[in-house]
Amino acid sequence: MSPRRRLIRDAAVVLFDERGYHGTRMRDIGSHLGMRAPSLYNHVSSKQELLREIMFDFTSSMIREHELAVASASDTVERVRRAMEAHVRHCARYRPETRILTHEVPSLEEPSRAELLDLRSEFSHLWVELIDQGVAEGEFAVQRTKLTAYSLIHIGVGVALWTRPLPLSESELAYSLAEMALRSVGVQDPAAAAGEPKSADGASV
Amino acid sequence: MSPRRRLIRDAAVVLFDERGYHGTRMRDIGSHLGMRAPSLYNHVSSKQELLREIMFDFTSSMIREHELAVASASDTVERVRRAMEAHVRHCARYRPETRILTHEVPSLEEPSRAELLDLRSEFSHLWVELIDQGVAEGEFAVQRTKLTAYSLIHIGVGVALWTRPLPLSESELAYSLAEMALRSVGVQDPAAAAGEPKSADGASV
DNA sequence: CCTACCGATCGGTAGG
DNA sequence: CCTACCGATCGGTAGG
Repeated sequence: MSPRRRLIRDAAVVLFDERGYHGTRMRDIGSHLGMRAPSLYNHVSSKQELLREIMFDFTSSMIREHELAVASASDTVERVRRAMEAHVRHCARYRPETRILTHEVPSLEEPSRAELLDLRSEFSHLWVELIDQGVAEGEFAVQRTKLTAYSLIHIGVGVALWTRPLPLSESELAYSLAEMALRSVGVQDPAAAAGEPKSADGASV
Repeated sequence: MSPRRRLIRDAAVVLFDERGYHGTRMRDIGSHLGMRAPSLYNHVSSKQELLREIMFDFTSSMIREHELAVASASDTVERVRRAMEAHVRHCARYRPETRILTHEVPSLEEPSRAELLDLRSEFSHLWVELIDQGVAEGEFAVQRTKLTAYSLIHIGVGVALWTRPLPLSESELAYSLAEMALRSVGVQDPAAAAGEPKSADGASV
């Protein structure tokens, strides 16, 4: 992606978030960069394309980060902790993108909308599998895994939706909410369990 | 409100949810009722007014239901349980309105948008107070009450945001998520605690 | 509640 | 990257 194109996209992210997709005119994006609207078309093919790119890139990286987090641990409790931390960090760091993804799905035209929803449900599915595994292993006391997984996801998205961001760092949000997530699936003392391997071999130190 | 007006509003709720505010034309609302767009203006003054009314009415009733739920119990654990049940029921029952409230804030024009956000933060504030009280009483093990309150609210909103509703009744959602909420604030066995008064007088039966 | 229609907005193109 | 401009859409009004 050319540097120019990158700047246009960044301006679109800010403006789509602040004014909504339909409330943002190509003129606004242009004037943010000291250009006229028609000049933008040397770099992007349409306003829809900008929205599409922003939403797909964000959702893809969300999945990628989730997979990295899960792969970084073998214990399921620890996997959930890290997945939740990664999710919260991602939503906090990419606050405008998270808000666009939440607010502007109706503005995305078909067939892209259906494709995006498919991609998003891939992400949900990964979460459901993770919770299912913890239940199968007897680590979690959860009756409805799907309901639980979706709720955890929304806790993460929530951090980007408050009108004013809380005065907490990305890390504080991540640690607090991962702990909350573990408690909500029935892990009794998530703080104490942090980092402890729980193999049959208790004499690991 | 005249019956006609009520029908127009109901059609707007469905269409704003399905196609988004800007994706819905006055023509669409009209044809949903077998009328032409200009005839709608005998009943409503503008498309914005419809959106405004839908969003304010929904938020107001959310606050009202919360206050009723809290007033229905004196024990804080029980209050949180009932408040969460009420919130989840409300979001599940008024699914399209919940989705509109979540997606279309950018479509609401000033000064209404600022007023709506104020009303919505009144609701959040009630939740924060409730959690604060539980912490003060030593019932909840929560470090950041604001973060926790906001997260519980988003769990409730979440039930309306899944692409396809889960095959669970309003009551099943309410009971499961209220239990999840209590666990997440550190109540150890929320199911067992249900309905049990916890006065100093243990011989209540 | 209708038909006819206005006025403004705005994404995008032409042509340089 | 610009100016000039088109074409379509659509909320809302006039007048009956």
